[in-house]
Amino acid sequence: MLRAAKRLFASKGYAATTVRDVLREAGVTAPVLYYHFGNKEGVFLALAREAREKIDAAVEAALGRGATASERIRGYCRAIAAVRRDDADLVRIADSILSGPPEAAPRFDIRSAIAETVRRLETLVRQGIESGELRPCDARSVALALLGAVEIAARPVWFTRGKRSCRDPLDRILSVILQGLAGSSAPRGGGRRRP
Amino acid sequence: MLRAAKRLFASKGYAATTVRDVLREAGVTAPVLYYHFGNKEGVFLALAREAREKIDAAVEAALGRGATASERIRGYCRAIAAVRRDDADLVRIADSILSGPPEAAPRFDIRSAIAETVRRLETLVRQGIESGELRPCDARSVALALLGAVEIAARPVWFTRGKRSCRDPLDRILSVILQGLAGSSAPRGGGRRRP
DNA sequence: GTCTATACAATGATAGAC
DNA sequence: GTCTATCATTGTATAGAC
Repeated sequence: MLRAAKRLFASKGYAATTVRDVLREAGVTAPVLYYHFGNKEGVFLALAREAREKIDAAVEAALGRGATASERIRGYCRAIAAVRRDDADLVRIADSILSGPPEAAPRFDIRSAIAETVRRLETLVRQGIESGELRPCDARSVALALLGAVEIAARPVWFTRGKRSCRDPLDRILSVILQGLAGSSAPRGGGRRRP
Repeated sequence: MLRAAKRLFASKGYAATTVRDVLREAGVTAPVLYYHFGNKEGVFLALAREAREKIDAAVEAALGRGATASERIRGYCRAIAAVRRDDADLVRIADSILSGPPEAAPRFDIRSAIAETVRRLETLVRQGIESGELRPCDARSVALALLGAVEIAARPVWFTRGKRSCRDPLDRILSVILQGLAGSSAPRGGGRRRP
């Protein structure tokens, strides 16, 4: 039942999805839904909670892996991107809360989850600076730039140019940002860095 | 009448906004709306078209100003950000088409407008590389990173930490990206560059 | 072009039996 | 816990007079 609601909310949005849609897709009757979730909003909130937990878990698991700061940052960003890819429906629902119209869906605090993500990215950057791997810079702005990279890479829209992408677009965007932050001793060529 | 619809679509989303809402907010009666726009979708499309034209115009006007490539890029990004700030409702509607659920709103091709923006950013970066101001790099990925910066900076969410932001968040994120791309002769300190 | 009045389908939600 | 049947409301859209 939740699976049906997830698919529908993701593809049509909360407001445009009717309770009847969910019922038909799930093959249950109205009282079942209302008994378990109270109302339409209850179904949505259950889903939003699930989304938040799933993302938190996936991202938590990706923390602290990788030798260098750059690799840890890359790994973290990849983890976020992977969640977006693997559970696109759930993420779409999360997005509709975050960037969608304020009243399009019931209120749910997903912003704090993202704020936490930014804070962690910031920490990773700061550690890179302290270890000398990255040059001194505004860690918070770097974190936001990285988040922007993930955000943009998550949209399949830009990458339908036909063509082959020899590398993952996210990786390439991250390279752009991270190369610019490399410490003074790092190579500065335009291509991919090979340690 | 369009103003009323704009505000409502922006705050509640397309699906959640009823024709009655629009009528009440605009102080007109139903036949007026149906006479001029055919139906609810017609109102939305009129609004979407207006958004696209407005953004195109504002962004076009910002092209080719500024002495250095970095400044031209900054100016361009600022222009996009300015549109987002000054006509937040319209942009929110555009966003709901772009990143929102596929069927949440009537289809309207706004992606080509953004693709055009990316292409222009790419060109600016490429020119910077050719003039030697920027070091060789993957221009398209840089353009996407810049777009991500604008995207992130447009969300007032992250910047409610109380505190004063001594500089515009967008500017700071752009600095992070652009400093990393500076040619070999550029200064590499962490703070703001002062030419 | 705009009004009053309304048709008529779809909506979220519930009552009461089992 | 789940069913059938249904309610009250709200939804989009229109007819026909002015």
